[in-house]
Amino acid sequence: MKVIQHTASRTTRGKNLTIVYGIHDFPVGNILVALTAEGLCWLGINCDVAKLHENWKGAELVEDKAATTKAAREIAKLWPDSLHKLSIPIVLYGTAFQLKVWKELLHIKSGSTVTYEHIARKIGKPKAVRAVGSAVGRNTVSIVVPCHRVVNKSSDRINYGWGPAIKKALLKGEKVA
DNA sequence: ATTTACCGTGCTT
DNA sequence: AAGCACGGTAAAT
Repeated sequence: MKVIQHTASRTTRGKNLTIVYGIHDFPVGNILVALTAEGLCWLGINCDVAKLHENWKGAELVEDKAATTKAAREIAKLWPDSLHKLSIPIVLYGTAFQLKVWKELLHIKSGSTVTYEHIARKIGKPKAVRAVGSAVGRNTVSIVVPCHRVVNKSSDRINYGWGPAIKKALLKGEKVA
């Protein structure tokens, strides 16, 4: 899977960018798939356009379901085990820290989970656990960048941007207890 | 059981 | 420019 990276903050990303999007079926709910000219830049679960707009301020949003169908179908077909084979590049816009965290997520194998602490250590900032939590939560390409595979060390709490139920459903689909 | 300290980011003062 | 709340965690009260 090809990964294209851009350094940007949440407030600057989307400038001079045209994004086409469409909403499609997926096993755990609807997904909103959004593409730039470069590739897949956003994947939201049960997500509406307002949310997309919030995260891509300044971008021109164009609904075009036909344009996103191919991507959506491929994602549904490859999930849960083979998303790394995705033929469409994923496009990440984030701060240097966020990009590090998100790339680290891509190394987690389907069916396994890691803790926030583990990621923090991997990127060389063992004390930035909490910051890692923020970064994981701001991932723009859920499912493909597997933010749902990051769990609390003492799994008594489950947090997830798209709702705890979705996180559980995703992990269940990937055969995690 | 509660508090405290640490990290980076975006929102509110 | 400064303060604050987070998708965390361990250690000291």
